[in-house]
Amino acid sequence: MATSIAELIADRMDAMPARERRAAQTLVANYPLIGLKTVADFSQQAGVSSPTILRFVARLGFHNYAEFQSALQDELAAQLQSPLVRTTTMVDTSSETLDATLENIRGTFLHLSERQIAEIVSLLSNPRSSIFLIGGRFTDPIARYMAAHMTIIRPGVFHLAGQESNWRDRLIDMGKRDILVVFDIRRYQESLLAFAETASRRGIHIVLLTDQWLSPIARFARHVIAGRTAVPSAWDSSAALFVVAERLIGELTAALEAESEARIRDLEALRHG
Amino acid sequence: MATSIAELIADRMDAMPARERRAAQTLVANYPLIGLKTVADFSQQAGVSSPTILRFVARLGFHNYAEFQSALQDELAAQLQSPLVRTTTMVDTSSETLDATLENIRGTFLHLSERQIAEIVSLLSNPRSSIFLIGGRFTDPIARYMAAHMTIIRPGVFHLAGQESNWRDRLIDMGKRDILVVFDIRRYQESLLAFAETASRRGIHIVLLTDQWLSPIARFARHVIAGRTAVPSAWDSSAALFVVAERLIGELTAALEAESEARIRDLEALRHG
DNA sequence: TCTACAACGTAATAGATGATACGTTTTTTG
DNA sequence: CAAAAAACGTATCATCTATTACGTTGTAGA
Repeated sequence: MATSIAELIADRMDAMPARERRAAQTLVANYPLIGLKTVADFSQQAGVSSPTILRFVARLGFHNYAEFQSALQDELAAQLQSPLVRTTTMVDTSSETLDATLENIRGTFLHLSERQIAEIVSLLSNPRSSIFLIGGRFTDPIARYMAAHMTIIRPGVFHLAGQESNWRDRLIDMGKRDILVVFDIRRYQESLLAFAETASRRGIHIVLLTDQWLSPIARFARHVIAGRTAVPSAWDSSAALFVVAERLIGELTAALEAESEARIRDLEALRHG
Repeated sequence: MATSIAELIADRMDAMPARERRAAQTLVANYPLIGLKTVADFSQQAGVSSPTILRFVARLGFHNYAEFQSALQDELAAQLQSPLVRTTTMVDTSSETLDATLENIRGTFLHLSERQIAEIVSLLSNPRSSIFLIGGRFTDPIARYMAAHMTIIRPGVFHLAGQESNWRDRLIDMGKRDILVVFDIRRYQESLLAFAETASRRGIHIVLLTDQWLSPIARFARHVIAGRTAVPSAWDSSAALFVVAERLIGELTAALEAESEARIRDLEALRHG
């Protein structure tokens, strides 16, 4: 099966009538831009008539010329997506903060082993575990972000919001096989520490996402991921942790693909029903 | 002298009327393929009328739309000439997703003018404006993140949480000089659209952070920032928008440094007092 | 050589496209 | 605050586009 239109053409070129083959050769020679122009342009460039171009396109399996062009555009868009854009000369905008943020993300993943991610995902994908997420002043939104996605792909996901007393009350529902995902960066919050310690004593597995200086919660955590947060700005950057969260979400989604399929369908039905 | 159309746009974007700037924004966010489509497609994607697209093209110095498209094609042809061997046989999806995320962030800022950031920051730093933040299912955490920081450096920052009816009730407090910061990526939420439209009718300035396909809210927004969200994963990535939010927070903090100093001191006192 | 069929181009057409004129709204200026 | 200018969208039109029908030419097989 051909993955690109160019391959498709190469496959069928031999079985084509003479003039259509000429069209094919013209397209390959000026790939793919000539195909994005009008039929008249294409036909003139190839030295054939317009209907021949249309017959050629139809022979490739496209229902009409617009469909053919859309396919070319999609292919082109995919090509333009990646490293090529780097070469395009644009204004520098060499914001140091942005560079630092990108470097933080890259550095965070450099020191993050695949195995650790796999282990955490394995924990999170156990259907018998409930998952509780919580964060600090600035990181709680990331906990929410993670919870919003995880809620969709599996049951038993709870974001611990609101007042601290509410968290404590939820402890009653947590058991040994449950998991607490904590986000905590400096300045570390005492309330989170106390909560994590209590949870830990009840045998709850703690997954900690923190900064490179490690929250004191690391003491009680089964898994610790340290993201880089330092940027030349008044605030620390949580971007690296955010990307880590997205990564975990992605891996978990892949791991639960089979189980979550029906769930997602049901959710859609509920949403529109 | 600009060597590419992208540069040309970046140069003149600041001197453009609002709707034409939105056209520029859309083109730059989907560069360059959207410019190869029809005027109708382009205009619909940008949320403006066809004549606006044509005026935009004329302002760039082209005599007609065809000439503009030819220039884009030439540029694209030159880019495609470069010996880019793109054999996509990489199976390491994990690092691919990370690369895509980094590329998204970089690309987002590449097409984000300093001027636009400055204008938004200027809006957000007006002490007489109240600021309301809201987001969709997955982006609301970013709105919270932004609100958590902004609350510290200035008064009158409100995150609109909870049920939709609650948002509406808050409209009563919003006036012409107030600002609504909306996060909305696909699949765009109708509730957000309706809310933004109502707010817009009340004269509230809307700052929209969306994806490269532009939420329909762009229609009512005074400022639109389009972040790239596409990654090879089951979910879209909001990382670029998150970093944009951090950037806005940082710039706003710098802009309000003088005014916020006392406020921060007071907050610290309250916290420990 | 004759016949049947495929290949191909010409011409006609319905629909889409770029362009423009004009009225309304918004912004700027004095 | 009023007047002028700019911005913007709606409606319209001439043009261009893709598509189809059909007649002509080329070709393979008997």
